[in-house]
Amino acid sequence: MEIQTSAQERLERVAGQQPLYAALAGILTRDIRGGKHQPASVFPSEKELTERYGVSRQTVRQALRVLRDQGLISSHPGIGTIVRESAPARDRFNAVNSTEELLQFVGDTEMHAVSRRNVLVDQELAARLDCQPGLLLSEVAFLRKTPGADLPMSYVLIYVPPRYAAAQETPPVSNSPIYQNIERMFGVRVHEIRQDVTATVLDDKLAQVLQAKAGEAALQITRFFYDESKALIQVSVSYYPSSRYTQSARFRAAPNAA
Amino acid sequence: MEIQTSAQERLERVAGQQPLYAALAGILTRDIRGGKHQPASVFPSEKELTERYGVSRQTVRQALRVLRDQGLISSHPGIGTIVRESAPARDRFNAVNSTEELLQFVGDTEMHAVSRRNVLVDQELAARLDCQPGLLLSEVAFLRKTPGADLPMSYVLIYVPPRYAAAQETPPVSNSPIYQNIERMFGVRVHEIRQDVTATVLDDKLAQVLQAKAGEAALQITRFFYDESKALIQVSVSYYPSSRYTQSARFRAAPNAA
DNA sequence: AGGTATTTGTTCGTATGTATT
DNA sequence: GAATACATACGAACAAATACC
Repeated sequence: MEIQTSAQERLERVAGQQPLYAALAGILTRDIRGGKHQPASVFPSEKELTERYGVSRQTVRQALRVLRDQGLISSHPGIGTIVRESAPARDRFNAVNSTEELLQFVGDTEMHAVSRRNVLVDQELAARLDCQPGLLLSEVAFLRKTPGADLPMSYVLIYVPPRYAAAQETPPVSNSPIYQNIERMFGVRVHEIRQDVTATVLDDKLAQVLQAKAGEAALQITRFFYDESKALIQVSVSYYPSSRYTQSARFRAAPNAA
Repeated sequence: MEIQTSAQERLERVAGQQPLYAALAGILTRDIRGGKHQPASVFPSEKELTERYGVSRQTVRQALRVLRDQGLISSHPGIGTIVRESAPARDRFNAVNSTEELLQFVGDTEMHAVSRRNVLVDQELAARLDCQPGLLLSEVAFLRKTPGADLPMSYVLIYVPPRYAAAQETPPVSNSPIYQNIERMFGVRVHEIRQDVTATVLDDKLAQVLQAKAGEAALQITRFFYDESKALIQVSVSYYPSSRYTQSARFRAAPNAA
């Protein structure tokens, strides 16, 4: 007994030049993040998705692979595809699986400029940035959003020495990382990145900017960019409300073990 | 003008039941790591691999995807497939604290056993551990301390399938990781680890165990240990009060930068 | 226990699009 | 423009794992 699911939803290719599977992945991602599917529940089967969206199974599988790589779902033969989210299924962003993604993944997000100013590093900031007080730095503030999302994923503060300040002159909305601007404009090359991850609680000011609740837990990720001679190129401090972001990484054992 | 490449190499499926693409990925990986292809050189094209090994292009592409995910190659339309690195350097940046460091660091700490019990996985826990509800798991709780320190660094919950439960029988104070016990006692081998990092706020119960203040921010780190066949070996959930721990990682540029 | 249906995994074939040389 | 190489997409089939009766 089959139910005729005549209603084939339209798969509109956003911005014209997106592959089919990417468009589908985007839709499914939004469905999950928008709470249309409960965590630990069974996702529509591949067959169902092929019929609903009128694409081949290959395309569906490639779209699901994107979600799987992002840790949004997990697949099990004979069972199906399981929504793999913890927490309230709201806006939850996912993360970084390789060092390349670490640097690249900003490409999928929009950086909305918030403010820009010069700051004199005081004691407190010096401790946070691991540099000397009295230094003059150029600071820009961004909100990072995934296109289409309501709430920002994170609030980012980027500090660079005054000589690189020109690299911070970005349009109101951009998606190319500042450090790449510096590399391109000044011919330097990022050689080492140090990343410190800690947890913090959002104060009133941060909560307001992020449209989150004060008192909510957040990841604070600080990244230091150095060139070959260990000179500091850039420091970024990001705040990710815990309900919107989980940093995910995979490590593989060396394949040599016999 | 075509060159007849008659010699079709044999694709022997190791251990009988390995998928074709996995066997091919293994061969190609060994070729690269064995130095058969120089870094920055062009890898054989998909068409060539298809003919040489007598498999379809799908299979070749799936094998190449494995290598690409590991950072061994990169693909560019119109150019070809480029060999990136042979040895440990994965791409432009390389995590200094790789698997070994990640796994080693527990060796410098003491694990104080707190409790041990069997848990029936409910909906909420199932989502957090990415397993099916109704499953029976063996849970142990530890406090991790640096020798001589007053306060514990973290509270750790470790879940293993019942068949590995024996590996959780540790002395009250130990410093060998559970997963190593499992490897030694059951002859399995950790092949991949997935690590999810998020922030949380300590509730009363956690704060009491950790001798911290309720409401303090904490890192919540969940690690999934898998063997070669992607079977789950162990899941650990750790809570680190933010005032006692910062996760720090370094990434270095690959020395090859062109 | 056994058999069938469902669901994901793998593999083949084929065609077309896009980027580079 | 033509040739090459990867990317995308469709269709089809069988295998393996699981669920249901």
